[in-house]
Amino acid sequence: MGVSERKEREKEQKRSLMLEAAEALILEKGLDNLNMTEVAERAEVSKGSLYQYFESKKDLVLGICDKATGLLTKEIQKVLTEDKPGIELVHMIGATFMTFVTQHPEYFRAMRFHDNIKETSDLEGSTFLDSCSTNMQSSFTCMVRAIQIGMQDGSINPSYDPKELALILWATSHGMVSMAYQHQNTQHFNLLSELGINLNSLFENFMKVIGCGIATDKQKTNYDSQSFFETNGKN
Amino acid sequence: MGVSERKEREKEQKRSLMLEAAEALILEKGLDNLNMTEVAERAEVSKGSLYQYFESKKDLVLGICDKATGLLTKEIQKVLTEDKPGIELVHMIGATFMTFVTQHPEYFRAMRFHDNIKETSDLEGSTFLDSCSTNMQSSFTCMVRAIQIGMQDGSINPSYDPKELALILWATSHGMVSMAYQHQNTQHFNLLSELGINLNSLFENFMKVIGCGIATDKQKTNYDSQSFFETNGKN
DNA sequence: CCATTATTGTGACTACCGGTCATTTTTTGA
DNA sequence: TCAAAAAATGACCGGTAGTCACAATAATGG
Repeated sequence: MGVSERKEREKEQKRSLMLEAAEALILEKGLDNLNMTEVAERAEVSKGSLYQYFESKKDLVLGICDKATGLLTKEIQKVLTEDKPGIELVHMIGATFMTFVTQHPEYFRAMRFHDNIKETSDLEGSTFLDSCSTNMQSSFTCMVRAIQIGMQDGSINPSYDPKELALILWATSHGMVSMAYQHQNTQHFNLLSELGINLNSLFENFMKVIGCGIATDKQKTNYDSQSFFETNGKN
Repeated sequence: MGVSERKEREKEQKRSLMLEAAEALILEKGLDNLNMTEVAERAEVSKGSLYQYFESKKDLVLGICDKATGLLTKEIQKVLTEDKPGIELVHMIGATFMTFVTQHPEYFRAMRFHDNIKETSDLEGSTFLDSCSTNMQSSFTCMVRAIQIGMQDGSINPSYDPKELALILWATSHGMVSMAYQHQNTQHFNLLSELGINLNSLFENFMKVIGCGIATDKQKTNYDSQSFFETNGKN
């Protein structure tokens, strides 16, 4: 009899509902103002019930982060299936990351929270922590792969260590994405608009700098990187 | 009569003492576990007294951030006084940022907190908020200046918009610094050590990629960027 | 030097939130 | 139909940010 299977499924559904409630609240009021009682209300369950599905508030946010990194990783992995020169793949991975964050700020918030947790906390076990790490690791591996492809097909300068380069691209992309996030979600983050710069142009120039820095000579002028924002008209 | 001046001075001193107490506690137990009662105890004042010097916990951390950004800005401004090619100055600014964060993790924590605040909060006035923004703005301006110098002296490719390029360098540096911070301050941030990469090499390669991306052709091979870590032997 | 007033310091107290648990309600299997 | 298991509930607890009535101290003026 499939009772336990059904229960498992239902449990997962409810968990998912709670996550959605939390996501909505984060979107509305910010991660800092997230309140477990409110999450419970929004999800139409009691507080106690909420705590049967998540060990703690941390765990809840980590649950969102798990979902987020899972989605992001899937999208990045999809990029790798394309038959393009490596340097193009690197560009696409960056653009994927960028689009993901601008479209799902609440997910990015959860991802930053995850970083925070690992820094401060005593790391009392959360099921989600490991899963998050695995997801991130996968994304990173994709970046390494893209670089290796690029070195093989002659579009990326092979004098770098692929993993080290991947780390640099990861970190710098993170910085760019983080700025884009602030631009969109922070009051009084005037920098971009003050300077009359738009995100699209900024990102493309970022890729140009990086591209120029990692390309082989023969490739150097070749990536005129079309706008990744052309489909979603953000400011 | 210099009574009010003396009082002002004393007040500033006490405020400074409280800030130091808070910094120490952040260093010991992390920003998330910072506790106003403890800060008061550590500073040997009562809670009420603490709240006469800082409107709120946020305000206190913003006070640290103000101090931090002030120090960082001063160091970056000092770089600009050196008589070096622009691209070298850019490198030095990056290195200054890096060193600052590795040596003062608690300050970096406060700076990230500042970013957070601006994102979520209702921005109930804190004296420090404006000052922080001004400091950051100054640092950013230094980066723009370094780039302009580089474009003038022919070490940086003048086809970029200086401000846009500064923004890119700012954001990417932030990403790199953030990774360095995590490497030093996060349990289970295994990435670097797992890959057998050290911070020094990573940063220099970052500067190499960037340098290669923004240099003029004649400059391209020229910056063999000596190690910025050579004075402080971190892992 | 004292009396009055202004300033600064104090810690008990409140409000709020994360997390718990004894109890109730629902589901399960016979 | 019923007893046992599982899930849901919300009153409750502990801890912490922030307040406030009062106490101590310092400045002022005669």
